[in-house]
Amino acid sequence: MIGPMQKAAEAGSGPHYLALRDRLVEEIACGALGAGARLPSERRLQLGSGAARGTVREALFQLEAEGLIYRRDRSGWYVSPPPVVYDPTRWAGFMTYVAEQGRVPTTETLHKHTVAAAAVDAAVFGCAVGAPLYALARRRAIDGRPVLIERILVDPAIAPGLIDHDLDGSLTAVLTGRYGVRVVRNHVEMRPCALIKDIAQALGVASGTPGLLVVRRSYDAADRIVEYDHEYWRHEAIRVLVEVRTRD
Amino acid sequence: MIGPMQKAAEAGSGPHYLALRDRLVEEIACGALGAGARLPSERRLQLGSGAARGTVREALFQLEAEGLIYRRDRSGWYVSPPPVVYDPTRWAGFMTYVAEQGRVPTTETLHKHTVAAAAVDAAVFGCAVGAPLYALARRRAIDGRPVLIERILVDPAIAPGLIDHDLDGSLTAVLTGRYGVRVVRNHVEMRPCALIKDIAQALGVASGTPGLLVVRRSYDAADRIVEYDHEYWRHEAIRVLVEVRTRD
DNA sequence: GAGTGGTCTAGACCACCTT
DNA sequence: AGGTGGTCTAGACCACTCA
Repeated sequence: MIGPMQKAAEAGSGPHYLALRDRLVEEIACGALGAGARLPSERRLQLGSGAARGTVREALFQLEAEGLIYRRDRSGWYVSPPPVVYDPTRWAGFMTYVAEQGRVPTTETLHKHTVAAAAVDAAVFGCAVGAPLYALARRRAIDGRPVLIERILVDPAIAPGLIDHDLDGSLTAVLTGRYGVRVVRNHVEMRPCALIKDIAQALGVASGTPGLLVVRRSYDAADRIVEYDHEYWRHEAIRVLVEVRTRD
Repeated sequence: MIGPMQKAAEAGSGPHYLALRDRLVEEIACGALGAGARLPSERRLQLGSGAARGTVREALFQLEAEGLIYRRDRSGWYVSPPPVVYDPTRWAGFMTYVAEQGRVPTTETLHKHTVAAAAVDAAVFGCAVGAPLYALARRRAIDGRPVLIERILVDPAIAPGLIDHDLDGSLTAVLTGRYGVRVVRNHVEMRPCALIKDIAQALGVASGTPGLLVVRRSYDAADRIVEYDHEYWRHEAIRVLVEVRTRD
């Protein structure tokens, strides 16, 4: 056939990009491409499939959405390592539960300073707009791969001088050990999202990469908010698990 | 300029598709495009932006990933209604918590029959491979819009004759009311995914649409599994919320 | 039947990573 | 410097929805 090809659903096998997807899934499943392995370049995948580059990329986006592969910006596509399991009902910090699963967690403080409470934050903290809050941004990695960016707000009244400490480890440990803070209630909210601009850049991923946003609010016995935390995860790096006994 | 354009980051404002995204976000935020409203067609959006259709689609995919818009296959793009809040720690069925939030839930049974337990399912149920299980597939909608497909497996020993009942309402109610089943423990797992083939088709969305998979296992006092449930949600239709008291 | 999104081609230049 | 992904153009045909 001459000119632009017809495409779509020939031989009843569905779109080309799904066929390529299936081929790659199989190669991942059978171990030809192990966890962490780098995929052939997009242009090389074209050769093997006769497809246009856009079509190849569609297959890759599909696999990315499914969490099977991820990309490092302008570097290449890689097979995703297994996800870590996160249980919001357990009050264990990142460093703890990641290590428990045989992985190596690291934390890096991107910046920490005092900010003026925005309207939204003031509502959460029950303070005046413009009141001082500690703001902390951290990047956390598993086995050396950055998996989340978090932005934490803390009321200085609860932990004066907090940001003068080393916060590259467990914030929970510092709050408990140095300030005697006891968290009795957690409010956790999750939703799929897209990682855009700053977040994507900090994680070294392309803007628009699928993610999972976890918002956590921790309260002490006096019902004061201890920690207001936004975690932006690479969506394929985490699996949320909740175990509950029914009250009745 | 002649021939293929240069694109990317002119005027320091980032890619074209993000500029278009921002424009649409604003129109949604300011109310020019209300919840449920239909967006202009892709070809019409081209005119207003001078972009190629592929670029317009990139902007739309971005908004879809962020949950702001959704599509009806081959019909058009629409502004997403607000999500419902789902709390896995509460043992309330879909029909209940959706109604509580002022929305109209509906359920439709796609098929129900007896199947032979696959290896994976047998492991969960602690039964032999090939043992009979009730399999149930339902489509659930909010305000008339299908938001999830669920596949439920139930052990016939726990609820003999279950699939002869009308299951277009609350399965929980039937299990409790007719069979005296009491669920004391829930195991819930969630992860972002892509909705593919059958699921996508049943929801009337394009294959590859972002989704959220919720897997729930309910156990009774004897620790027998009562219900093994896979829910495939449109990702923008749900927000997960967990409220926990810390044990210490 | 007109219009919509879904899929696909075949090029191009760019910013950035890697070596 | 060479290669990778990121962005973009300008077409095309198809399957489907909707009026």
